Amino acid sequence: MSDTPVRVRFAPSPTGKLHVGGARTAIYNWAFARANHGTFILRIDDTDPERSTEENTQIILRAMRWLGLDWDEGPEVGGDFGPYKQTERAQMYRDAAQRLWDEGKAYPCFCTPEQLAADREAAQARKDPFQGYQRRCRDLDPEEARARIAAGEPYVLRIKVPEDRGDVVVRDAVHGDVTFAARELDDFVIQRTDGTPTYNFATVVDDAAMGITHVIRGDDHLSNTPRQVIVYEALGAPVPTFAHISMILGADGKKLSKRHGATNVEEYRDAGYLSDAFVNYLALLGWSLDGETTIIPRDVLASQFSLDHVSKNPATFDPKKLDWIQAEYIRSMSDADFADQVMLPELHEAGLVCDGFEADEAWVEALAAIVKPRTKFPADVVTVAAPVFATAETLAYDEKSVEKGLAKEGMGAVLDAARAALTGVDEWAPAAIDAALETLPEALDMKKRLVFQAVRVAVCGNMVSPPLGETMALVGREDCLARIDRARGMAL
RNA sequence: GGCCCGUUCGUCUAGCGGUUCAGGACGCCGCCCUCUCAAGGCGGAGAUCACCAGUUCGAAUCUGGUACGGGCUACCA
Repeated sequence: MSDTPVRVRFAPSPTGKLHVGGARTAIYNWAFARANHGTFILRIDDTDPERSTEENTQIILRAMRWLGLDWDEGPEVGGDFGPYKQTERAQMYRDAAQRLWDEGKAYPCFCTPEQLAADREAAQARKDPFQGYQRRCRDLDPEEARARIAAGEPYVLRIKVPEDRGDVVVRDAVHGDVTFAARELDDFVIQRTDGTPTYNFATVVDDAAMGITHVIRGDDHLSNTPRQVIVYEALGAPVPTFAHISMILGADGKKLSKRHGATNVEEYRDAGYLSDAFVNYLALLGWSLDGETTIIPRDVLASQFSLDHVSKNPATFDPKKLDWIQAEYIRSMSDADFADQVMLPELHEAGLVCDGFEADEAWVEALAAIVKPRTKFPADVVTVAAPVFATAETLAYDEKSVEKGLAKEGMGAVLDAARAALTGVDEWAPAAIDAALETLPEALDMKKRLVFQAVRVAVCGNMVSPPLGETMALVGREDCLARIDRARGMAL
């Protein structure tokens, strides 16, 4: 298409934490920039002093970093088009508005809110389809305007939509060309009475000044785009390509909100989601690589993302699929990576291990091998691995499990036989342990399942555990035998 | 009120006029593996492509309308 380097931006308002929907918009912008070897800019749109806070700004930056969405220009990294916070660009908006005024592309309006409301009601009453601003002050004599301003009368600045401006066609990469009739355009406010810019003016001034080539944002802005196009034209700036993406809904089809569960990004971080998995899921919500692939690692996203595979319709957030992708990312890690990145941190945090025990790499990896397939979230690690880290004295026995698997007629004999068989194992390793246990069912003339269950409860304290051979190998012979001895008292 | 957008299995989507009585993934169900739990393997159910007209030899794909959902229409962003 165009040869000009791609420049995109994500411009959140720090009126709250980073929301799932905002995160997806950020991901699309980031991926589009990366895939096109362009520049990804982060700008803080904090023009609303009432609701914007520095704390929220920090939270948003932190969430962006967690998501791995590095920005090339913006807060903390700088850039040639700064500042990157709207509150610090106030003068630029005033200058831009003044320029338009000087050039006759904007004009002061003295209409009071009451006047405006009355005009609107009148328009409604006569069933005028156009209920916007009636352009009362558009042709005010400049001298008179100057006099009223000098007299201290409050005024706003409105854009002057050119008389001969025809229909506005918004070029949108997702929706195609969207046409807005010229008669729908009204001379909207660009600068308020207090001198601050309105959103539709400030973003355009910024996007134009920052050389943004593609505006990728929520489709709640689509209807405002023709207004913004008028501003670009008044400013004499090239109009960027737009890409309006749909919003994210909850399971009930309503806009995603707290009612549907977690809505802000850091809640997912805290719940243990891998940021790669989270980004993968969000990227897929409204975009597809080829319709077939669901696991799309970050580097693939960063090289293959394209706007023409973004879907137009709203997407429902599905926690189940997110969880599946999360599990898929954990599964695809090597045992060593899983140990380093997920298991060990978790074990340390739970206080199950002392420093330095990682020294036995083979042991750690063997543990990772049995824990990993049973882990969907980091917190699962502790549950699965706890029995391994217990001792014969500290092992907790699950009451139900003991009742069902151990406290039954004949189980005492099973433990005795198991103890004898395990004592005779030459090399304490999974295969040998399994081999020793395999002989028991026939010797005792019992179902294999019952025999293994009794040993399982004795050694792990629970009817659910990783396979016995692997587990017992990690626990060690001495401790296993001690556990069996302790459990012997509960068996009949 | 006006304008704009959207509508393919429960969910995310593929599909850009014929090769599709619609493909993949999640979820669901069943079977296999199996010492329990996971993981894994195999298979199945599930969509008259919102509806109605039209264009065409032929439409999920093009056009018009209707319905439903959403957005904008602020000196909010």
